[in-house]
Amino acid sequence: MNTVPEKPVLEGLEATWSARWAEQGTYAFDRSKSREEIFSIDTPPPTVSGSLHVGHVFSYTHTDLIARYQRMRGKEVFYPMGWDDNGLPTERRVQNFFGVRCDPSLPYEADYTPPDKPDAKRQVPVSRRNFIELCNRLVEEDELVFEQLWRTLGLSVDWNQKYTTIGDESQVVSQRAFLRNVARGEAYQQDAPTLWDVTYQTAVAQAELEAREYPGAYHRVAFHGADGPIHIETTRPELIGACVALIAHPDDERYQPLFGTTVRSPLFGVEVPVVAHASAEPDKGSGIVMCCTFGDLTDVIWWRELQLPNRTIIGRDGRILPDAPEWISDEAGLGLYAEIAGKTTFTARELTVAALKESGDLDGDPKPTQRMANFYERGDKPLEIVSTRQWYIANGGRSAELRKALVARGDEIDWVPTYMQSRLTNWIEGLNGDWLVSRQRFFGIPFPVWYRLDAAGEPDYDAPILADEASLPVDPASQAPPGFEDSQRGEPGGFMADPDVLDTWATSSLTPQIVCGWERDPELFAKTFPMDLRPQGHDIIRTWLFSTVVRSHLEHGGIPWSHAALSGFVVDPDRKKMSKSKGNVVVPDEILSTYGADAVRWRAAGARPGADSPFDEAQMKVGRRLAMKVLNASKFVLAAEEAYGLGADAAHLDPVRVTEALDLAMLSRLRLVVTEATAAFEAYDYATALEVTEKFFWDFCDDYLELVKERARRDDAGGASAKSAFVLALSVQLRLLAPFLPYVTEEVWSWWQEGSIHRAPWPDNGTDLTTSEQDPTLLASAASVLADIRGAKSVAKVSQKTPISSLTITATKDRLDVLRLAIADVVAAGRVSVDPVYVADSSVESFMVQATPAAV
RNA sequence: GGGCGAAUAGCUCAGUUGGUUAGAGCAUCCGGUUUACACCCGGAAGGUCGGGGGUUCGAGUCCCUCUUCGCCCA
Repeated sequence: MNTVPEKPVLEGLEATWSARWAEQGTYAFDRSKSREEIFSIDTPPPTVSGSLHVGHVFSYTHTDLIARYQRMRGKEVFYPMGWDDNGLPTERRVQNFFGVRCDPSLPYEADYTPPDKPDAKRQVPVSRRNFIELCNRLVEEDELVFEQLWRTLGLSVDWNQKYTTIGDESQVVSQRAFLRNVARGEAYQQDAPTLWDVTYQTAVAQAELEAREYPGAYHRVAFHGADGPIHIETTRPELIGACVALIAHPDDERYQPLFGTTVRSPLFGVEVPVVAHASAEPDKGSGIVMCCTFGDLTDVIWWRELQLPNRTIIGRDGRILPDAPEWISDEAGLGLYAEIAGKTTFTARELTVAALKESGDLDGDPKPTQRMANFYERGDKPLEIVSTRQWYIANGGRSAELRKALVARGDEIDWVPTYMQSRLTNWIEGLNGDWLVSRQRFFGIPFPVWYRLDAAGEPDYDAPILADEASLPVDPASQAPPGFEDSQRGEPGGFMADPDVLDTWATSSLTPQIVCGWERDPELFAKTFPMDLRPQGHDIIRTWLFSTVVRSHLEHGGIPWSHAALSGFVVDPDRKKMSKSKGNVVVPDEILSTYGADAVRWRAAGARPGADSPFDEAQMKVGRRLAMKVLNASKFVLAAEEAYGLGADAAHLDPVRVTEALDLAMLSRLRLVVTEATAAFEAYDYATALEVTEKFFWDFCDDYLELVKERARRDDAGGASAKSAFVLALSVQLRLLAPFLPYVTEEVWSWWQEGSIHRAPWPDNGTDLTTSEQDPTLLASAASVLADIRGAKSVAKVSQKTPISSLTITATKDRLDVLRLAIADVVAAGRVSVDPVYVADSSVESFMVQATPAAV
């Protein structure tokens, strides 16, 4: 006990204490506690294939602040950490890192070693299983780096509760939840127009869309009617061969005579009907448009609502299909089709435009335009729409009733900040299709599904063979379905695996079920689910938050967590979101080693929930200064016997010894701080909790300690009062600061207390501060008079040591009466060598002080 | 075009239910080195609270409108 270092430093605290916490299991979850005693957190699993930037550091700190507060409040905190290693980001990283690509047609090589000198441009094809092994290898390395960073930052997660989104448990949960969705009719497969990324060759869900400006040109093209040409305007003339109708607004008088008739398409000579639909815009272009299968999402709506035929000419590789479709019979049309077959849409467009010019069907020159096109958020070519068979999960996109139910679930959740709820409501109400969950990728969780092959070797999609829940996790690509031998794979009369993997969100949406042990550990599940808190970024409300609500609603008929806390972004000084592609990312390692984890956490805590916060390195210094101040002030308060007669003597913690008015007033004010900080934390407002605590702490150091310094040296009742007030106040303040500055507070705690401060109880006025009440403004009054005395010396440009030879204090009588209770401390701290003169004046605000420094 | 949010000191932000002279930190300038701390302390300067209109005895705060910025969605 009482081992206060001579010169305390911040360096090395992270290494020392994070190791100690791991060793002692400081944050280990005790599952013997009851549901009421447990606070469970649904941590976002960061994408390990990316890199962490300060934005992550900030938002994970926000969660940790709440976790530490709840723990000190006596809750047993269930705080797992996951890694999102599943999905396309990992595939891309593996391709670049090892210089390989997945070719599912290749056989597995047992002792495969990737190229020595990876060349991302010339990727070596490897089997699917080899590819997945490489994925697993790389994510393991990445995950260690991430864990180290989180440990340094001081996240109080229980590292025994670790999960990965590609791990077995995640596979079991994802597959089981999917099978149950199928059983209840919530998951189904459908052959339907699907948004398709031609680069990645995969289907893309609505939530993954990103609308971007894309250059194009309007082409004014003539269709041939009985009474002359009908001009339409299109940005995609290469789709003329896929045209199924011309569409105009029902009230458009120009085209009303044509409704019900047919016109002939240019170049291909296909007869297409002219039909009316209310969503055609009369004042856009010529007011009549061609509907193709499929140029954009509007085409899909028209195709569906007007029951038009499907005339697809674009394949999944984004190229024109090789064989001429049966609806083209015109000789010249077949000739042109032969020319564009197999070409990219870009080339096909050029060829088509040339042909239109030649035939005279192009009116004028194409007019350049910027149009909004849908992109896969990770892709760089506009999405095509192709007809494919995909799995879907109901999410309300096709059911107003389900939408209503999901919006109502949003109401059951407490949102921090509250206005974020409208983002969820908005998203749900704007849904226009169910959730597409199949992806044509490799590193993901496979569908636990096979299909029978008929005598001709054709799959029977209508009667999928589903895996038994007991057999999960299952990899249909390497395991045969029940009742089949693996030799029957791909054989007529045999079976084939569903080749797809589940959307990464189809796993992430189940993080509560994964961590809480759904069906695996019913006791744990009962104690942790529904969870207490989902912390996450506001940018993924439509994806992660929404899909988690969907799964929980479908599976459990309830909400997945009672609170959702949304963190803002850290933006660069120009208020732009940090992103790798913009090159404005700030890497956390350097910041952490330069300023220390406590300083970085302090800065993170200053960003209020939901609010974006610009990154400013200068702010870190302030946090570091606070951490340093905690060390020094604590050292002073706990100083060695010989210096101040203080020590870590437990007797000093006895509130009865506090008798002096100023000490009582300081503690009274501290009681207000405890009340405010606690209320703020209860409302998840860590920023306010820090603000009030920090403000008090600086006043405590700069005013209170300065005022009492002299008296504390004395060996009488006044000295004892000060010493006891010191340690009482320090104990409470360290605990108030512990969530923010876990390292420095733990360090100081270890000088004079047993056990970890992070398992110490949150301050409570009823048990920690039982001293009698004193007007809490006394501290501020005494401080303000002292400040005026110092100011007088500062103005006179004399040393603060200079005695004051004349002091007159003017204030209302009431204020003077209060001030007099602590005047001895003021006089001592201000080096006043005379008795102060008091002037009662009811018209004076606050205090008017006239102080004259003695002539030097 | 729709939804949500933001606009207060050079910068980052507080500012409860309208109520004296709008606050803090950083940066700047001036002064101080008293044995916890120079990774320190004190002081000063710095604002027509985005513009306009309205309600009110009184508006940074409430209402209307406009402008600019951010995020999400069309």
